[in-house]
Amino acid sequence: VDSTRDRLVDAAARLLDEGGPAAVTLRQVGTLAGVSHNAPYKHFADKQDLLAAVAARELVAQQAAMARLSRGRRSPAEVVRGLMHGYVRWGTRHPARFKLTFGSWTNDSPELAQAATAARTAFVAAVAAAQDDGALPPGDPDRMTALLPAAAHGAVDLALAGHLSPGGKGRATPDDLVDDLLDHLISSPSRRGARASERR
Amino acid sequence: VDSTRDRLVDAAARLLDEGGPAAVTLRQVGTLAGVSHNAPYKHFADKQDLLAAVAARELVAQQAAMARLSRGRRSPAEVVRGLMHGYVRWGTRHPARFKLTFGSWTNDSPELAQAATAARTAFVAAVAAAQDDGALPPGDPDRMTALLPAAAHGAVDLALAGHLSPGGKGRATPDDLVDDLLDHLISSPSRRGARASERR
DNA sequence: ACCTGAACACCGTTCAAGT
DNA sequence: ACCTGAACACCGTTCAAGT
Repeated sequence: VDSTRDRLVDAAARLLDEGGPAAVTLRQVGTLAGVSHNAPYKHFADKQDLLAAVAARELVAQQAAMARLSRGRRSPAEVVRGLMHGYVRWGTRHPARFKLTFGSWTNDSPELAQAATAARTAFVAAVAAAQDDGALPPGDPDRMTALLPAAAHGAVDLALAGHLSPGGKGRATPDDLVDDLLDHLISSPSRRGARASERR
Repeated sequence: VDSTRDRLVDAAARLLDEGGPAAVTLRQVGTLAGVSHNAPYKHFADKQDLLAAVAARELVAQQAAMARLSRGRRSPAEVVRGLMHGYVRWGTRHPARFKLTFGSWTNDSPELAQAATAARTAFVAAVAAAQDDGALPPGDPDRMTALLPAAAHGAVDLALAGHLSPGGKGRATPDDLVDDLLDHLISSPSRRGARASERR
């Protein structure tokens, strides 16, 4: 219905992908959307408000991808591992969107908060199922659901900054670290070794 | 010897702490350092070059703190835990410096690379010692030395962005996640429970 | 070698005005 | 209700010039 607004968000996302946050100038956004350089102010209070809309859209898309991935997998442990690798893949492929979406928002739009909660719910459910299955150690699922994404997030963020394996010798990728962590957490010895075949 | 350069870095660090990267304007930096608004260009090629100097200084200070902490502790496991909590404490208290230091550098100054390698060396040694001690599971120490900081980094970064415990219910702090991870990794049952007394 | 004042291009944001 | 052109304050960067 609000086509102009969508085109503005599209343009902002494209500029973000191409040149990072600094490249998202309202003048370029306006030009790409076919309006003047200050038309965005009729749809968004701020430049930050526009970026928050981009983040919210990305978060909704990611939640949909997670829900899609949660179906069609076999064991809960495979679902959790797939979600982790999906997060890594998304962050690695779209660094600018990744940093924006999970960076600090001074903006507290309800649209954003709702998308974040929805995306989180799918992950909590997968973790709880894996715990019930005995594939993950027991304990507060909220705690485990904080630890696992934190590790994946940190691995991606450090890798993007070039801080993961400095000498270029170890060459530990974020995917490697995710597998290492899950291997350490998955207690059942019979589960080990099935790692490679589960990856995508 | 180069007093003006030091004063410029000081000013940039102060502005960074107070208002984030956007508040670090060369005009303000110059004014705080007592020079004109374009004097920084005689000491740094770029604004990014100035920020890289701030990051390098922070990295050197953090490495010194790590070395200090590595002495005076008893067991290798306690050293590793202390280093992890030190990282969390530093990132939580100085968010802007944390994001700058471990963010992406387009700048590849040797000063920065050297500081990063030195800071990393202390951590690798502590992890290897803990593995020899049986307090951490065996394996490539470079791999473990990538996983542990990645988890700590991700926990801090998500917490700073408000993404760790959304409902405000779970209230998992980065320190909690670090303890959870180490508790899961430390295999020896006799080690569990000594956690609280080791913290700081 | 280090610093300065003036200037340029650019950006976020505002405002009066148009339809 | 949505859009535009002009304008303001600000910033990174450059340059000619000073000591």
